[in-house]
Amino acid sequence: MHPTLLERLQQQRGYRLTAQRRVVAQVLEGENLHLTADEVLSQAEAMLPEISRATVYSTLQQFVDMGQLLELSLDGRSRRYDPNIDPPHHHLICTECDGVFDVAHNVAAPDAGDGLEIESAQIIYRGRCTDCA
Amino acid sequence: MHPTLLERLQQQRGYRLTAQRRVVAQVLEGENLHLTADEVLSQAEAMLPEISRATVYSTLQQFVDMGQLLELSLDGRSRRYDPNIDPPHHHLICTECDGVFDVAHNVAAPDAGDGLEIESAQIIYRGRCTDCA
DNA sequence: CCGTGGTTTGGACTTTGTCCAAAGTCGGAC
DNA sequence: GTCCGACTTTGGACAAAGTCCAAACCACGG
Ligand SMILES: [Mn+2]
Ligand SMILES: [Mn+2]
Ligand SMILES: [Zn+2]
Ligand SMILES: [Zn+2]
Repeated sequence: MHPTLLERLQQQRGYRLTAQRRVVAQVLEGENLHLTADEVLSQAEAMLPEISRATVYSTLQQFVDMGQLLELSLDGRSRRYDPNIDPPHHHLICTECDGVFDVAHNVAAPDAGDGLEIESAQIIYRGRCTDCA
Repeated sequence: MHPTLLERLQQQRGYRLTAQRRVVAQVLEGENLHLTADEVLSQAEAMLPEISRATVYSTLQQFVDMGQLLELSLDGRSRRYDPNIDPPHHHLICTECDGVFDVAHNVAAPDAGDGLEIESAQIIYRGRCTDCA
């Protein structure tokens, strides 16, 4: 099994793993999970009532900057956070239930034309999930 | 040449093409254009000073619902609007200048596994544009 | 010309995210 | 063990982006 987000954070050096950070990491643990910042906040509050919104936002941003958390902009409303960075995968937004679902990475090699340098590619599929189809 | 957004709107039936709607369509005219709602608003105000923000937002949404305008959620901040629905194409966000650029559609056929029904796929590339590379 | 229904308007409101100064906490130096 | 400095958290103010709504406006058919 791949190491969890919390395990990956524990390996980071020069980084205090505070109660707040642990709680945020715990909330994010799981398969096929794509929570918004406010969803993370309310679940974190259940475990650590005095945690503040600013901390949740800044902690999420730190995890993203450390490369341990993916930030998804799927709908122009709120960003979603995905702890499963490996293996890389894409996402389907169900047009019926609005859910977000992982889709296996089919290695759609970016076309390297035109002199532009592509670093990464993210695919957003729209359609119906297995439950709604 | 492909018909412009305004031309496509004129072919819609049962739909009043008011001054406000014409101005919004005009602002959106052009190649490689990916404006935010507020950018559309300020350019529209230059042509029709009394136009309101609510109208711009609702007009954009109508164009999107009619299938005549693409709505892009590229960065989790503001949505961008793309009048060039044909031919389909994808987008590159330049990590250096933050610009949005069209990328030719390389027909990355969605993998049809798993019983989910894919209607469309949008690819967001990150990298450096031709100017910055 | 009137009535009716679609359209627009301004402003209030909500959601999502950012910023900051003050307070708190941790770990190493002594 | 205590102190210090750096890192972290907090609450609240602020900002950006978008939504909602009642009232006013306008266009068109009858
Ligand atoms: Mn995922
Ligand atoms: Mn485009
Ligand atoms: Zn579904
Ligand atoms: Zn660039």
